[in-house]
Amino acid sequence: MKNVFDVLKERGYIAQVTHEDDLRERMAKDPITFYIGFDATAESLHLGHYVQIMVMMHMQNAGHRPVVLLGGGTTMVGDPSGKTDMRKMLTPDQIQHNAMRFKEQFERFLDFSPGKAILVDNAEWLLGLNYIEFLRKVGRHFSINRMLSAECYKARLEQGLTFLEFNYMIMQAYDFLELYRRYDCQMQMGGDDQWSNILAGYELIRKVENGNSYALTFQLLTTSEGTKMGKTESGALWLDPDKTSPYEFYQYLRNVDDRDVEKTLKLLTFLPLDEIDELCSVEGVELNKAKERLAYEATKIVHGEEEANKAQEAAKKVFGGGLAEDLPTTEFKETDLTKGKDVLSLLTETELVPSRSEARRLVQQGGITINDEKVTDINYVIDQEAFVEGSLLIKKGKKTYHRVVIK
RNA sequence: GGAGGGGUUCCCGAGUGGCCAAAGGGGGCAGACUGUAAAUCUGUUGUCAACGACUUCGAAGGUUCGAAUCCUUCUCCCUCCA
Repeated sequence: MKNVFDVLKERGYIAQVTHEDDLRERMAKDPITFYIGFDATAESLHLGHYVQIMVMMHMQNAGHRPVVLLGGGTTMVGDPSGKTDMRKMLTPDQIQHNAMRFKEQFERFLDFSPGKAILVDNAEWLLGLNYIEFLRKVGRHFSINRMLSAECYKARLEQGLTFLEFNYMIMQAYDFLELYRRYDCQMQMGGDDQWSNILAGYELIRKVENGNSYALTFQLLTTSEGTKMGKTESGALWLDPDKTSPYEFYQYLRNVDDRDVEKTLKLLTFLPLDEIDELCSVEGVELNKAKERLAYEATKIVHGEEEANKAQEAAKKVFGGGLAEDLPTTEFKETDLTKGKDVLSLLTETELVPSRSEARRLVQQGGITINDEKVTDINYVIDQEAFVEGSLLIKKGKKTYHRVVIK
């Protein structure tokens, strides 16, 4: 079997590693316990987390043991890396709630049966720390001078960094130490923006336990434009189907930039490299096949085969000119329509647009099509007759479809 | 604690009494082109009962016919000093 380290490398996951050759050998020899931390800053995991989950799946499949560390404690502090401002402080309740949701999501991707993977929350050891004791035992190993030179604090030294956030690195380092002690966890992985935080833990383990460990970071999932991939109008591309529907998820990946297809296929799917090569060896229109495959495979991993099939069929029908079954749908009561309904209300009530002004602009600019007819009159009124077999199809722009049915 | 500088719309950033719902850029949305891509061009980007009205320039008060702009207090951030 191929060394999973090589797999990760070939697929382009790896950004930085502490001692590459050493780690590579170590991974070939015995199962290793490793961890990735996830701060519970939102209700759901998103596309960026998905890359990390992919790595954990690769690792687990190769027999290694992932530790998913929920940041119930670290989220109380807030990671300043890559932020220009301090984040809003979340309440302990919110954090707990988010952590629970994360937990549910992880269970879909990893096998948490005994010995296979572990899920812990660092609130367990961080919340009860005694300040003075902690400073004496752990704090003395950190050099402020050193910390200030860390990349993750650079931006914040211009904009302002609170002592609260400054401690984040120490918390994360302590996590690694704790997991090293508890579970013999010898490696920490994370996004490349976490490099300095991870190294802090690596050094702490060496200083306190005289122990050896490894650090490995992943390429951040960026678009060819250099921005973070996974941003949508409504925020992030969530893995929770209630926040981002499987169809939206599918569509997002279906529409990636040509230049990002290959990279994304490697990172977000399990397709073998030779197959990816083949899919991407074409140019122009042909590349659409690769995009379809990308969207399908990733949706399948995240939402399951059934949802992936549905999303794919819906997309094919819609873009093939037909009608799809599985579109976002709003139900109206018959009585809602007795007096008819103007377009603007229709658009806001289906939540296709956030305000009537926005709706007005859209209509005036020719961005709205109802049942294949472009609507440009803002006073246009729909009544029951507009419904074909109790159903109405609204198209916003080129790609957004919404169905309205009478209940 | 002292001195100075700053907080403008989704973001960056102009604006220092009326011509300001606020330049410019980015981003977003829509149109043309296209391959559900990119690039390019065009329009648009606070809200509403819409040639008008209402709300917005850190917060609250005040001056004024009129305030993003002036005054007072508060608050947050930055720089230097302690």
